[in-house]
Amino acid sequence: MAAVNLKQLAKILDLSISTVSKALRDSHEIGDATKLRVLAKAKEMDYTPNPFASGLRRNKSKTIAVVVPEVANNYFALAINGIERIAQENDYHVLIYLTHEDIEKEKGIMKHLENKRVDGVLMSVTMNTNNQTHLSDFQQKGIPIVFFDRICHEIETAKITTDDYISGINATKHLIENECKDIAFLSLGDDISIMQKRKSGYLEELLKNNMEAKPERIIKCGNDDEMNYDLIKKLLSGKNKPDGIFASVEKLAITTYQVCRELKINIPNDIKIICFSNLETASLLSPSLSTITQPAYNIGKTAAEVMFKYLDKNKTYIPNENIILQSTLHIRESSQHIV
Amino acid sequence: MAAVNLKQLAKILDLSISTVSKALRDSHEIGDATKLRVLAKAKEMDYTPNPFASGLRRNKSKTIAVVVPEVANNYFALAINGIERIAQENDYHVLIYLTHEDIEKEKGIMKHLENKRVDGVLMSVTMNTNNQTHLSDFQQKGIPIVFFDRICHEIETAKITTDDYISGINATKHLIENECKDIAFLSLGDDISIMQKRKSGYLEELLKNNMEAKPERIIKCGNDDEMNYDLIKKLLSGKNKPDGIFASVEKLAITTYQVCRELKINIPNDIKIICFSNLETASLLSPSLSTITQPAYNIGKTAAEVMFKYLDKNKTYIPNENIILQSTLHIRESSQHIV
DNA sequence: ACTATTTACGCAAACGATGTAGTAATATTA
DNA sequence: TAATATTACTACATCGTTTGCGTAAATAGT
Repeated sequence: MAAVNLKQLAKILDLSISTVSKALRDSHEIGDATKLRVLAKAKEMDYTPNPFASGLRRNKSKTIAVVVPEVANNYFALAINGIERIAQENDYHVLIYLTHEDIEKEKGIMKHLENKRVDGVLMSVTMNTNNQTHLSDFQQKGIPIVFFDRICHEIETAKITTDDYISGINATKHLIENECKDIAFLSLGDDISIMQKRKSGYLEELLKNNMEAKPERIIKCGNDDEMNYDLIKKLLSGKNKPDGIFASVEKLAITTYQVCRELKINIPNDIKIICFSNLETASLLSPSLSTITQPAYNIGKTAAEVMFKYLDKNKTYIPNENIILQSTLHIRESSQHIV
Repeated sequence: MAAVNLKQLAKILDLSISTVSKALRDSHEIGDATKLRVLAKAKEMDYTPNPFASGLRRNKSKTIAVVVPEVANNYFALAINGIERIAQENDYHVLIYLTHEDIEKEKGIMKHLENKRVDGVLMSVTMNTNNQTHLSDFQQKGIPIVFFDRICHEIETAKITTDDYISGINATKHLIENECKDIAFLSLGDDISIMQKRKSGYLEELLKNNMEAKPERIIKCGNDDEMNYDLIKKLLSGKNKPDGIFASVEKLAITTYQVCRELKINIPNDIKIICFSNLETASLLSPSLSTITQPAYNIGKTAAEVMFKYLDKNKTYIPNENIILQSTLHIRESSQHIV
């Protein structure tokens, strides 16, 4: 029942506490015979060091935090998967915090983490994180942050992203090649970096094709699904509607599908859609959904690997580094022109 | 940079460490004036107690662990969502561990958690957990477990599930009402309780309708998607194939869709499908997918609430209790007979 | 044989917060 | 007024590990 500790182990082995401790940590100060004896007894008694005591003493928690907007989201779920895998390999524990796109919650969480509960933080900021003082303050406490996907440029550290600008170009180009003359961009807020980049790619490609970039075609969606539904419904109602939709995130594409269903708009005949998505059922939708798929698992994995690279060296300062992984374009029915 | 601690606070306030500590915890031993002074200074200096020190002293971690097979799964993602919500409300932290349906990994994780790193564990066991000694051993250490969905009957504690047996009956009944004469049941392993229950409902309803329960119609799928694909493909190839599929978990329905697409089997004309699922895009699939939807968020929320009910009382022993939430049947195209 | 070094261990002081047991000073009661 | 209770604080041991330092014995070097 009661967990066995060093003192009890030491008494049974008739050794000092420090000898036992050192033996378990394979210190050169301890003789081989003693080490073996200690190890055997420790295993027999099922000894496992108290994480609070050693955490206190060594100022190490063997824990990282993952701070993300949500988990019921294929992208973040896969990223967490990758992170957890690397953490387990490094014998680390993973704390999870959800911001639900609420910047106040994000601030509160960071405040909570300032007390050395974790050795590092992997995060994707909320769609509303346009101010980063809570993040730079956090860094000042000596705890490293690594960003993935929803990064914060102003903070100096490693950032793992995908080629959002290029993907924005490619997606737009693809829609244009499929006869779209009037493409709308569905943005999730417009504060964060990935949105800017995806939008830049979209605008750049429009320009390149001598197509007008109309402000009313850039729809700033938010975290409220019903409001998004209304916004998209408004966009697709009436005569003057776009013939192409580039959704910056999965859920906006799903909402668009729902709106189209209600308004009896045919995809892809009346309107073509492409979006950033990790939806596993993209190919089973009606019609199958064209996606830019991010290597979510690898992004999480990479973020964790970079973090551990520094943690292993006991470096709490991570210099600027941009790691860019490539997304892949999956063309399906929703965006293809039928001849 | 360096986190401020009680000692520094005490020195600045010209008080003893214990006075400061007690003032912060609002002890009656401390005068109101002093309390206010301490609180103000603590806030000013951004003091936050070291979690390792207090964890060590009080033998409380303010942390719970969630152990689940996977996170890239709508059901578990939603459940985690509910858990995290309640944890945040209770000022608790949430550690996450993924077993990937590997019982050895599950055992390893429980071993890791035995050292009081967490105050409690919320878990859904792997599909292969047919032996529970690692779980009862864990309980012996004095850390409470609460199960949700994939429960372990043999362990005495609280268990949150849905009405799987009834749902199994309802799903089967629905298929029968839609003219299915030969229904297959796709199981995920056959060790765990929910599979037994869902299968029992299926078998019971067949019996009630004087339909033969053929062993070859119960397909024991596993964790390997390719193998599942082959199993289902085999089931649906050739003349003697079923005209109804009851998939016990979402991913098996998705695989079935994929197989049907390859084999050019029409859903629902040639075969009807219903499954347990929290897929948000169920209604957008081609054809839309009939589901039994579990209240995943509430299951997680309830599991966490039950856990905190006991943690608040400092009870590490949780007596047997079965909380059963209701799933809802969503009939869509995939299971409906077209007249 | 006598010093110098290495080996193998023990002692004790941290780490930071908590809580019990004190102790003055003041307030209350008989 | 003396005994008692209350108030408002402090000292100190404790939680379980880790680690710098000390030291006796064994080994090596001259």
